[in-house]
Amino acid sequence: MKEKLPPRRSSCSISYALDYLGDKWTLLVLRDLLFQNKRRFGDFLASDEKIASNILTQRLRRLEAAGMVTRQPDPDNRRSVLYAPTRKAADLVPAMLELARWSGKYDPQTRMTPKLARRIAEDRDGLVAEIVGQLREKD
Amino acid sequence: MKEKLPPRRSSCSISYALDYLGDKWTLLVLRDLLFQNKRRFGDFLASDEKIASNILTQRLRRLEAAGMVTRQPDPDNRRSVLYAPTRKAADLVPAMLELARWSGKYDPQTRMTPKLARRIAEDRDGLVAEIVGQLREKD
DNA sequence: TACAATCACTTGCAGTTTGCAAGTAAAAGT
DNA sequence: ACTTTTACTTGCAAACTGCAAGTGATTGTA
Repeated sequence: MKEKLPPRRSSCSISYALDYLGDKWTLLVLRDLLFQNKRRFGDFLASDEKIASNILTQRLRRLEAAGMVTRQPDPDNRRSVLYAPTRKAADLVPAMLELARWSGKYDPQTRMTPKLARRIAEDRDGLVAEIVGQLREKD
Repeated sequence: MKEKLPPRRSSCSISYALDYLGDKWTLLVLRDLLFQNKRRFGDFLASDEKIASNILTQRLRRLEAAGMVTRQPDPDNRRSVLYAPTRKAADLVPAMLELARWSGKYDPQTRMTPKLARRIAEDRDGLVAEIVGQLREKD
């Protein structure tokens, strides 16, 4: 089952991003890949938001088709598949940190520490380098 | 018709942002408000992506309920309504610029100039101040 | 060797959301 | 008076989503 890429709605950059990321689940899968280092189907299923398995399958296929995720068999377990973020996915880290900072400011129940919020504001590039450096993303 | 706020899916910051912004249209309405200075229903309808009027109504109501948009009658035209972004909406500018930068890098048909991409990377805070400064947002 | 558990999905189906076309009501223009 | 503009609402079909259950290929266990 091949996932086709979404139709292009306009030539706007924000619109391009939304064509790929504009739903309730895609960015959560990327969060798990980029910030939680999750790699297996079951890992994503276990996240707090409780994504349905059929939706997860579809999102992983779409991300693969979009060049943001790679898929390879687990060398240690033949029934397991390993998903990994590509550079294209890792390049979303700055945008995701800014989204998290925004939530930290407006979510009354946020768990974001003032310390992390300050780090995002004052040393975003250093933080991005730190996070991306631990990824060893595939291309 | 009151729009209710979306249910909270988890305590994650990225998830909080997606609860409000995780669809194909909301961020485009905010783009029009924040970067194109559109203020009237018909302005949003006229954007390139061709949002349907019922969806636009719903999104504006939801943004209002979320405290990101204010609604007031146009003092010069009693049948017209003026929508304006609040501070909460304006604070999304950094995240949106990062999304646009990502698209500029990966969209083969991007219209983003290397000059703007460089400005976002090297003087984001100055650019944000410039954009937000022109807004005179309501709260 | 049998059997249970794990893993990555797939399937069926009901409920929700979306998109298109058309319609409405009030105010403004001619 | 009548046409247009503005901001919507309505009806309905199609698409998307979520839940529960099932599948088939390993892998782990007695």
